[in-house]
Amino acid sequence: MHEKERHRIILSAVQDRPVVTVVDLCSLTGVSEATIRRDISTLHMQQKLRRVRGGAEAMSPPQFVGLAGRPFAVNETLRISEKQAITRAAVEMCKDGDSIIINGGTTTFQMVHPLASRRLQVFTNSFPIAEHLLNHSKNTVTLSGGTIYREQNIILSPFDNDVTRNFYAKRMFMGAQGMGPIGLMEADPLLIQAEQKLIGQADELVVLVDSSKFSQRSSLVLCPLERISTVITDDGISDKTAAMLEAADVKLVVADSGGAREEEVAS
Amino acid sequence: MHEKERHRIILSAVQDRPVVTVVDLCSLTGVSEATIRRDISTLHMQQKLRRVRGGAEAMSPPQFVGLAGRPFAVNETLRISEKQAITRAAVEMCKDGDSIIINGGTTTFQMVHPLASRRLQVFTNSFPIAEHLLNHSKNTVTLSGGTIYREQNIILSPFDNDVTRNFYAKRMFMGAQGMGPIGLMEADPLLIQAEQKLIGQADELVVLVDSSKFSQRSSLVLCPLERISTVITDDGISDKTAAMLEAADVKLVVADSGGAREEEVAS
DNA sequence: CGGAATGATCGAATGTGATTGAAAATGATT
DNA sequence: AATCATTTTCAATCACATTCGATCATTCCG
Repeated sequence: MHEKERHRIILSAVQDRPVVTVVDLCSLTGVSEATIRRDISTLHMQQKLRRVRGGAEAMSPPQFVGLAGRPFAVNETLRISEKQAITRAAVEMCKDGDSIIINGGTTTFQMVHPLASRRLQVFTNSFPIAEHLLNHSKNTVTLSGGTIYREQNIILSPFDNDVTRNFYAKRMFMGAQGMGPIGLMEADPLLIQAEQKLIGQADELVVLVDSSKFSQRSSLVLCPLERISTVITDDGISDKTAAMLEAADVKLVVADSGGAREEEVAS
Repeated sequence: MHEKERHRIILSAVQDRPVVTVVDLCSLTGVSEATIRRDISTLHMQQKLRRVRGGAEAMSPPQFVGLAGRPFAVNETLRISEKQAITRAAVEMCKDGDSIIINGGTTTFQMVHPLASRRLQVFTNSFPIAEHLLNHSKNTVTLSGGTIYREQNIILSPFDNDVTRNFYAKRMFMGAQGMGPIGLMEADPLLIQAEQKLIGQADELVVLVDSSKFSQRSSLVLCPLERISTVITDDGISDKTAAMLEAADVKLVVADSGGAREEEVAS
């Protein structure tokens, strides 16, 4: 067995379990403990894993509250005041008792805060949104079934026959990676899949995008502009973009993020 | 048991209750008190938890999360050591990579702690179980779709066509309100409905009941004893009850909550 | 043949469990 | 309320087991 081959096996084993022991890796690869130790040393130096007594663990030992518990940790603080204004406007579109669908994402997640004092029927494919609404509000929460994808923080089922098809709402709210004349764009194929499933289960499609998203482009087109009922964004939107939306018969809502803010539109 | 695994389990356990005792953690991990104390010391130094006399508590002091976040708060502390022994035995039935179904309930919820250091495919209809596994373990979590019922803390869909039907597992684990010659009994119609849906999606049906449940009776019969593959209980079970189970061809596992360790029958 | 990788061995270092006496909490009595 | 006895928990220590790192012999392969 070659060194590279062992390294592959070791790294793969380390991913599957919180911690692998030297003995485990021995029986897995059929080499001696000394060799495994040397391999672990090497991989440790390469920052490919962390060496612990008795074996090795994956590089980013899932910080127990870090990523999973507080999802979107990195994205969450970006353009926070705009997102808050946008999501507040979004929630204000609804009245108590309404049925709405919230697609997972960093922007839509912000809706949980204005929703805290409301009582709606909320359907979502986002575990963090469900978690938050359940713990901090009295809204009725309905969840789509399926496997939880940690990275994207959404619940996705490979099957088409889940409860999603049995839920119909007045509005569906979603974010996006970017938006242009071609339509709504997303970067992650998995998110596309999740969104495709939900679109069509609501009368109106409401898209929440801060104004920076109008200059973002992405590889995957989710749907054309015409499919969108309403776009909620902040006051950073350009006249040209507004005209584009109007041409596609999209209702535009500009949420005032409070005070005057510096324009930060990248070229 | 490895240091890292123990730490994971300890941190997992410390989340559910305001405080975990050293003895609890002993029975949960199967190591000596001295080791637990050393672990708590280490984790305390790492600011992962706070050391208190008799055990440890979570870093973020019990917020007002109380009821909403920890729905089982009242039931959860009842017969805790028995439940821990039982759930530990239950998890030991599984090996990494197995597919299992965990039905919601206060007893089955305790499985999350021994599961913290494992890597399984877990299907559940319990939101708290999913929440905990997602935040404190590397298990793959699949959720049944539907509306979250706060009181029972389960996800239930009125439709029969959800993902549940697409998931098949080697074992299904469930608790119960009571157990007698007639069969397995439950008090809440909603729980019956949830359980009926899951039974049949697994090869073996494993029932987790502490010995007090054998004297409990309830109005709703979920299924006859013959349907059950295995019953895991504590050493408070009477000979008569054991004979009853044997007559119904149910495998009985008695988890020792006290001194002697359970024999490990490796494959 | 020669260099590199591997396996084996052994002393050192570290983790673990049990024991014991000190410290702290509990509760019972005055 | 204060004191004392009992129980529980803690920290220190020692013996034992596991793991590590270094060294050296062996094997593999060009």
